[in-house]
Amino acid sequence: MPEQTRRGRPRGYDATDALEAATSVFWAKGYEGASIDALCRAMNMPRASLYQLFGDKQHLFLAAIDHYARTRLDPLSQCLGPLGALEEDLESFFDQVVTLATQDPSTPGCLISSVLSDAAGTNPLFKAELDRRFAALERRLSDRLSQSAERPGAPAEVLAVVLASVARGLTLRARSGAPATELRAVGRAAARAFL
Amino acid sequence: MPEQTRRGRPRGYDATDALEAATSVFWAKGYEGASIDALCRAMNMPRASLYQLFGDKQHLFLAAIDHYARTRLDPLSQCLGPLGALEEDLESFFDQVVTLATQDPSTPGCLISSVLSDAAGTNPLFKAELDRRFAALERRLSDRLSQSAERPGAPAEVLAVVLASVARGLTLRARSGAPATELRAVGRAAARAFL
DNA sequence: AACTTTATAGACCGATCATTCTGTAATTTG
DNA sequence: CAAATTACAGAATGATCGGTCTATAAAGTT
Repeated sequence: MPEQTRRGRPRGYDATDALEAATSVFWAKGYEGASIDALCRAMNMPRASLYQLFGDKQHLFLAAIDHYARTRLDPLSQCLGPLGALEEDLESFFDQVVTLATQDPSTPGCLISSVLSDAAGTNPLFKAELDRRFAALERRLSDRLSQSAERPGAPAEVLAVVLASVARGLTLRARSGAPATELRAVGRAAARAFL
Repeated sequence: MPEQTRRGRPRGYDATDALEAATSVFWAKGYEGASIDALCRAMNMPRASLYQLFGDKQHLFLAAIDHYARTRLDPLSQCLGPLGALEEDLESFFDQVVTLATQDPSTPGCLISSVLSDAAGTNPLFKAELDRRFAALERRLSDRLSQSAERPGAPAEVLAVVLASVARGLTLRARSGAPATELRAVGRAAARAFL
């Protein structure tokens, strides 16, 4: 449907840009470190509209996590294809993980693995969300492993968690400032050593 | 030297217990989430003494990180021996990683991989500290790999980062609430898969 | 033009933040 | 005892926090 005619004063912000901006602020500053003021400024959105749209900071954060998953993780998941041999797909997957975690110096690492993981310490809602996001990637990896003829020693579900752990470890290392080229070599080595 | 005679009013707190308590608070609540009030209460230390001893919150956090490394990571590093075959040592290393990350439900995961990693987003001092701590583990793993007769495909320095990434990934998964038994199986699979 | 709807800017709220300061208690030294 | 030293409890500080509220502006509807 092509946008019903809207009454009232027109929005001064863009809803999609706003979520993208919020994602960046949380990604760079962490959940507690991102103040509502800073978020409003980056989102080009007045406080009242922010609360109207998202309810509170918690739910804005969850919306940002969802936006991040849709725009960053879904494409990454598609690298797993299957497009080529398992090893090739894993290499391109790790390669994209490194790209995601290093491409913007102001948002190093992974929003989920660093920021949500920290916030999960106190907030049960965030802890459950972290678990869901982690499980989703592992399910995807397990599926890909199962589709492959190659049969490593351990069950696919276990190996999937190994690979997911490597991916998350790479993003942590990126947050500490490790250069992309080094991390790419690590990703390649993991894909090869693993099979 | 056996403690010079001290003038002045005696301390009402214990210096070692205090750092241990601070570590727990940061570990559970994150850097921003840990208020000075909460820290003082847990450390059984008055504000004035805390500032006298550590200067400010930043440096208290760094002191807690150091305490954590000495009490948690050094013993973990010793699992790498060499005590047995490389695969056996790696298995016991991952096993201890999982134990560390799951043993206390109030402090899930790893202080460095979750809390320091989040805080590294804004604070350059913390980012450098994160890099140092990560590099130290990788150096230790690389040394252990070099001491082994087994020669995997990739260079020891690269493979060391793969293994360190797995370890960190395991602690992240623990923070999301994954049960220890599952993670132990993942650690065993990783030790076998990468050799 | 009058009414309804939506979004705006920005003041306001109480709570909490990290940090500093003040005055006092408890100890050793001389 | 007096002086020096160290640590204490807790008030005070100014800033900032997340969240709410009020008054107004800008649009469609009738």
